Amino acid sequence: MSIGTKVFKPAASAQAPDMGGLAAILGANGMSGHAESRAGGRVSGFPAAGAVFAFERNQAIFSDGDPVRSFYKVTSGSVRLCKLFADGRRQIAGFCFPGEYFGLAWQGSEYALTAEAMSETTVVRFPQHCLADLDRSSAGFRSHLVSLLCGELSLAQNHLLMLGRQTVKERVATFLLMMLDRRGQDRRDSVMLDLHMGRQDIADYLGLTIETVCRTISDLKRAGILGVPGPREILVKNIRLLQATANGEA
Amino acid sequence: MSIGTKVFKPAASAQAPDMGGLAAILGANGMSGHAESRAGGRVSGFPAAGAVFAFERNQAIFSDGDPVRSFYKVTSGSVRLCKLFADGRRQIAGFCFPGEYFGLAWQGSEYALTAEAMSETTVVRFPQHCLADLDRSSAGFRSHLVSLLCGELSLAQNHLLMLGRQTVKERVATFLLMMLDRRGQDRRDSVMLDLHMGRQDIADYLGLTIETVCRTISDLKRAGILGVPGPREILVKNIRLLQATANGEA
DNA sequence: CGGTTAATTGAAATATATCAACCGGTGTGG
DNA sequence: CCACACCGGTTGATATATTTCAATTAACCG
Repeated sequence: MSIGTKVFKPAASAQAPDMGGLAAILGANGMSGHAESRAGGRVSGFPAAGAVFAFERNQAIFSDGDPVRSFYKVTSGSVRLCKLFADGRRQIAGFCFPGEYFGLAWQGSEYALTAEAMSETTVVRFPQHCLADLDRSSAGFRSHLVSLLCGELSLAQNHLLMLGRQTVKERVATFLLMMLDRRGQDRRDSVMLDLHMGRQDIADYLGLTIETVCRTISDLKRAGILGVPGPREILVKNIRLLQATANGEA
Repeated sequence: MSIGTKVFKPAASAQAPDMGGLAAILGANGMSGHAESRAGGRVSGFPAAGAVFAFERNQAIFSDGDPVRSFYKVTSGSVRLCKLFADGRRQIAGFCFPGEYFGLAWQGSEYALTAEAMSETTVVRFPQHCLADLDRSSAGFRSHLVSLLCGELSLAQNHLLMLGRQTVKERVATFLLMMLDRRGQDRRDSVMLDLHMGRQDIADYLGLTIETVCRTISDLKRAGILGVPGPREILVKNIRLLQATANGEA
């Protein structure tokens, strides 16, 4: 159903430490990520250093069941957070793009999700104790973290509704609009959207097959709603119709 | 696709205040509920009083979009947390049973989910400021809350996997096992499971139709895995096979 | 410019939804 | 106490959406 992830060695190359990246951990913009997950924006600064690591496309950053020792920030590239079945079935719970954090799965001692690079990706890794320290010391920190988690949860609930009750057209249109918003792009016509991911990733996020995603995008293209200049790019030609499609008015 | 919820007036009858119910808010057992949501177990006590309210079957306790003013504890009956489309489609994100809390959607100012009684239900309502107060004063409180939210999130992610990538049989079997665990019931044969909900609620949790749920339960019955003594009861006759079914080994 | 990978399209198979009838308990009124 | 109506659950037949399998085309890379 889905492509087995090639598991490369985490032969990531350590680089110069990244100072102050954590300053932004409390984005609290409620827009992004996943619990186990991402967080954009910036908030109360705090001192921290992390090592830079590089990952190749499809390389695992951490896996479901690994002990939690660190959390991460994407500096370039993109990351998917997913669950895998032994037989290869895969469900993507969310994506992380540059500036976003992931791996905040600290409640337990093990990650509950797998994080994989979707393209050549660099991340900054922070030791878990940074979070714990901050949690103890900063007054506003934890409440930011809480609202962040609430935001994640809300996103997950919308994703549930999508997988459980939306049609294929609604899902694909909703996905595209979501990606537009994520980039902070205007909801105008003729906006170019870089997906930064292949069809399989879209399919695994939407709970569909790659062929169904293709066909649906082609349908939208034929309807004049989209253009597809390249495999990972979408030109939004009629956002009004795209929104109508997302709302089942098509 | 799903039954429109009859919206009764919240003509709930206020009763004697419930003291100390909040003592248990930090169950932190990580087993239950939904962010917007439930929390069982018990932890650091703290003083709080709430009024008791009663709701009839299918009556809304709060709705998606309502301003957040309170959170709740189920004292009897059961509650579903769901998202609704204008056309009647419904996705249930989770259930709450006696002892569990819900409505902890405090990050925003509006509920992101609708809470409805699934049967005659009584709840204790606490003003939102109780949470805020606790959050400020209690050292361990917020961290409990955080781990609770992480647990909710993890549950939601498993639910995503279920809706996106599991077959119907896997979903139904997984659901039944989940309900067993929820009751703290042993995973033994010949355990009687009270569902406390109708087929439509199961269907809306699993992203299926009521007929498909029926047929699948009948299949499991025919396979000797279950007995169905009453519409809302399941007799688990062969838990081993039920687990195998949940894991796709059938 | 070949060779490899990803994307697209087509045709057939299949799972699930839809539509419709039937069943069984429960409660009410005669 | 029985008859009937009501509601939820079950089953059957058919329609349909989506997957699966297979082939083709397009993009990417050395």
